[in-house]
Amino acid sequence: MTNASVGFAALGDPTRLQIFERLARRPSSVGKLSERMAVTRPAVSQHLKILKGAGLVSVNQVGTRRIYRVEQRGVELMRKYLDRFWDQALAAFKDAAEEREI
Amino acid sequence: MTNASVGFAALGDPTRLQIFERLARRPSSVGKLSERMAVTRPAVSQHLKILKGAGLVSVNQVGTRRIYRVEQRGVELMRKYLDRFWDQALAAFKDAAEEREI
DNA sequence: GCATAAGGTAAGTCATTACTTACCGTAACT
DNA sequence: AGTTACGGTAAGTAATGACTTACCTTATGC
Repeated sequence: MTNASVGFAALGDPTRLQIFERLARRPSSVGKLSERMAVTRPAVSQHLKILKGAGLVSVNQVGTRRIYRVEQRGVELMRKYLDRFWDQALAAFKDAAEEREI
Repeated sequence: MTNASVGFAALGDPTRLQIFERLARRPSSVGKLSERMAVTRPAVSQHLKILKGAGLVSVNQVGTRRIYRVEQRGVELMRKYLDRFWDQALAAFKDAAEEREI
């Protein structure tokens, strides 16, 4: 993930999150993915491009098919990013009594 | 968080993520927040509304000022949600040899 | 009461983006 | 070589969203 907000934006779209959830269950080809989806195959392809750009999925080609799968590293980075928020918020909460510079 | 993608969408905007990062460092009023920001105060106010709708921040009023702070519970829910992805992706990876229904 | 400070909301605008259809490239199979 | 399967990309459109200025409400100060 270049920028953290890229990852969040990628999962921020409902259609894209749905794709991501299905890939988390099992890796899949583009065609198989778009079968049970409300949008067309090209739309799925465009969403996959964005997820890939965010480092959240990866592809490997087998024959004419591209098998997409969840990229563990991307998920881990987002988790770590939220952990930072968690820690900072806890620290800020401990200083709450001060409330200076508000 | 009603829907998971709402949380991701909330942090998906760079301006909103910047606001969230500053609130993680310390709770702040709207006016103080918008001082060092590139956008106007009403824009910040609108972003805060979205962050609040996503359950990521909360407000308490003191005088005429509204003090916004990070809502720990929201961050925790997003972490938990990513954990689920993590587990599922691991499980799916273990089944990788099968590759059926692709 | 009147003035000031703080911030939410309305309305409008411009940019982004999610989607469609049409098209093109590539890999396997006969 | 021709055909079929698979999927990425281009181009255009309609909807969404981030931003602005203007306005209104509420709370504290005199």
